[in-house]
Amino acid sequence: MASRQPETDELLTPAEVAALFRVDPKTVTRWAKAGKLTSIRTLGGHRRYRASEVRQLLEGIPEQRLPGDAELS
Amino acid sequence: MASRQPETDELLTPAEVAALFRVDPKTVTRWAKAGKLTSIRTLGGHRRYRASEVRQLLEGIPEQRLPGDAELS
DNA sequence: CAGCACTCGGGTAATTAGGGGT
DNA sequence: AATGTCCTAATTACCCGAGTGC
Repeated sequence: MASRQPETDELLTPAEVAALFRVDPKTVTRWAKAGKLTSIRTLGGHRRYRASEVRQLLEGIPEQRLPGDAELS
Repeated sequence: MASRQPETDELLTPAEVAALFRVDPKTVTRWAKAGKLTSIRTLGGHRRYRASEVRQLLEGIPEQRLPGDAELS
């Protein structure tokens, strides 16, 4: 259902996403290159990220097992 | 023919296109000057952009695929 | 006719992309 | 494998004053 909303879709700049995750903009770029983040490119090649997607990732999904999350103990 | 041209030519203002791409209206102007966007000029010199073209450019990146965004064929 | 928001044009900082190396 | 930092080139964002659109 909520696959996409081309019309009403807020986009974030790399710097915005980087600030939200407390990482370098370069890292956000790598996430996009790795396909972990959906990236919309401007006609000049700059990336824009979907605010809805970033928001969901920021919400935090404790149930989700992330790579590197080895179960110790 | 990919000429989907309804009689009602939906034209967007620079501010509209800029909002969709999350860029500055000036940037949209540069795209038009660079020939990346089709621009129609008003008699006063202001630019108007085709909504159909902008929409296509916005989601015309068949490159990434979200896990849950599977086409239900 | 007058007024306000937007766009135009040019010029200058700030971001971003890309590769390479720690 | 993943992140942060260095570099250069390209793209984008904000500054101004003047004209257009409604």
